[in-house]
Amino acid sequence: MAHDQLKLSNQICFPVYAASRLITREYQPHLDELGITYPQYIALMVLWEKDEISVNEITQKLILNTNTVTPLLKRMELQGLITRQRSNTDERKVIVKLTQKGKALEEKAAEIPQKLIEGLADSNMTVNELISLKESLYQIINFLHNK
Amino acid sequence: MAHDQLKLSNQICFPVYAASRLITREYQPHLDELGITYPQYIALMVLWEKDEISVNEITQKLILNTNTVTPLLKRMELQGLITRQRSNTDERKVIVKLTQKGKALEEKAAEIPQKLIEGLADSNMTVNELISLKESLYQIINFLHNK
DNA sequence: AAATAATATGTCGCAAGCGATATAAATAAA
DNA sequence: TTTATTTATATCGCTTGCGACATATTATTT
Repeated sequence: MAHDQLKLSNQICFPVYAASRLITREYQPHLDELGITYPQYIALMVLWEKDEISVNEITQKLILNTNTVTPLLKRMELQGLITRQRSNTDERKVIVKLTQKGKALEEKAAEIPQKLIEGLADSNMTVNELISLKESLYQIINFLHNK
Repeated sequence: MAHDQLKLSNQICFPVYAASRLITREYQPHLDELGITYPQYIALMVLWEKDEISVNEITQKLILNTNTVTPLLKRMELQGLITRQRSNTDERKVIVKLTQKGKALEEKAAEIPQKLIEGLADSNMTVNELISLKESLYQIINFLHNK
């Protein structure tokens, strides 16, 4: 190995990438009970926070492109979680709205964050470490997102 | 919004997930010059560190499953970056070996980490923050991976 | 008003990622 | 030495994620 900077352990990207997948795996059994995937879960979180928003607002919040979000929303529509309807005031926009089924999921989903934290309880991570971790990640996200 | 714990900003998973995608996007232009993707890049990093290893060793290092790694390696074989060959001593194993082309890429790739750090220079992240971030992530990774 | 640019959403093709499952070889147990 | 179990790799089907590109609507310019 001629280049130490190419060691996996010296990279910042790899631990972020690996942690992301491992944490998503932790969500999976809980999300399975709701019959949704992780991207569907965070899309629902956006809608639970503010209903009847455009596709574009969702892509902004999730930092995803329309070519990812549109098919995602279509699958959610097929599952009966949301409706998609062209805006009357601006025909370019599509307004996404929660159905009763989509709204009802919020109550069940509300228990998931607590379960996740319990799952991390034995990891020796302090609350302060987790807060600091989140702040560092948002610093990177905000910087790269507005670049 | 009846449940604050369901706010996107209160989650630990979302910033990890978003940061992972944004950082990978930063790599993309540099990796494009080498004609490889990010997962191919980290697979090569493993091989540059130790050549002629089994598929299983690669899945362990990358924390991925064989159903992800096998197709990844097949694409890399098609590109002439590696060879895949059944082990003589244990016919279950497939040994992955860098080709000259795969080895040659290391020199070009060696410049990428520096470029990435330069790209983050204006983010106001200190070196200590980055080190602390990496440590926290590995704490989560090690915990979840060995769970 | 006509032409141009910007905005919003969408399709297509491809590479990941992974659950479920299959197959073959090596190892352990009977 | 059969039989059962473990290990290693692979296939299939599905959802993501994204670059390249297409289409329609709105806003701006000429």
